[in-house]
Amino acid sequence: MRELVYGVLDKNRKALSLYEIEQQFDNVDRSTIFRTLKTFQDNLLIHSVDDGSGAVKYALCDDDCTCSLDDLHYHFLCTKCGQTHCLKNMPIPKVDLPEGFNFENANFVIKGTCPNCQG
Amino acid sequence: MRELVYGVLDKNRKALSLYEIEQQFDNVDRSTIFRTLKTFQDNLLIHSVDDGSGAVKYALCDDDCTCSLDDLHYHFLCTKCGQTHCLKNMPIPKVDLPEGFNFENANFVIKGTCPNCQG
DNA sequence: ATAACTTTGCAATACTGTTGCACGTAATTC
DNA sequence: GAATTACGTGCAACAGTATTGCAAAGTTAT
Repeated sequence: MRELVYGVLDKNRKALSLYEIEQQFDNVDRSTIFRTLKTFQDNLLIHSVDDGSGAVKYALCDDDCTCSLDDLHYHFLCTKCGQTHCLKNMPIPKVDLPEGFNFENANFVIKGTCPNCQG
Repeated sequence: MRELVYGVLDKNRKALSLYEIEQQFDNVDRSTIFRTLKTFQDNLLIHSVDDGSGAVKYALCDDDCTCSLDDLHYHFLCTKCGQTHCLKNMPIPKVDLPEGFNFENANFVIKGTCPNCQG
């Protein structure tokens, strides 16, 4: 099961929701996939993004991903097709927080239309 | 009711969830507050933030807030106390998206510890 | 083969958000 | 002033996602 779920994430190359992953199987229970994803997260294989679509989405980490600390790249949610893309080659800039605030993690989501949905 | 809800938001000076607002009243129904907040949003009095905590939070807009288009300031979610602060004096930087991506909106949430929870 | 452990599926539950409906109050019309 | 309309509220129900308890099925070790 883990191999299958990993395969789906690897094949799609974008962030998928629990429901979307479930759709790619015929007879696998939500909870099974949920626990599989949780295992992956615990072992830092994937990171999760809350893109504000109402469902958390999951995507594979790169080898050098530091998402245990933070998931420091932008994500892009297309408002037309609902797909979430990882903009991995766009590191987020350093943020100068006001005095007293301590940076741990960040979740930067940009919304708009993706290349597939232009025109 | 609207005055009361507005008062709560004004008094707290941070983003509150529907549930948190409900807690500040004795016998007011969730749906009433929900609809009040919706009215506020329609009239651009408040903006909403999804900080990934599982609950959308609401905060008053400034007079010059352009949150009809986007809510372009950082938000800070404290991982200890769970409070969400608006970092209104920190506008988000312009982002150079890859070819084909079209910017409409952004939601930048930083997580960490807030001044109240240091040490 | 038996025991211990893991994985899976089903069902139920939690939590947030949302809507339908009925009641009551306030404003408007005649 | 009575009838009508509009509006706000509370209750209850429902939707969607996330999560957990439990038992059956499968796997591994002894």
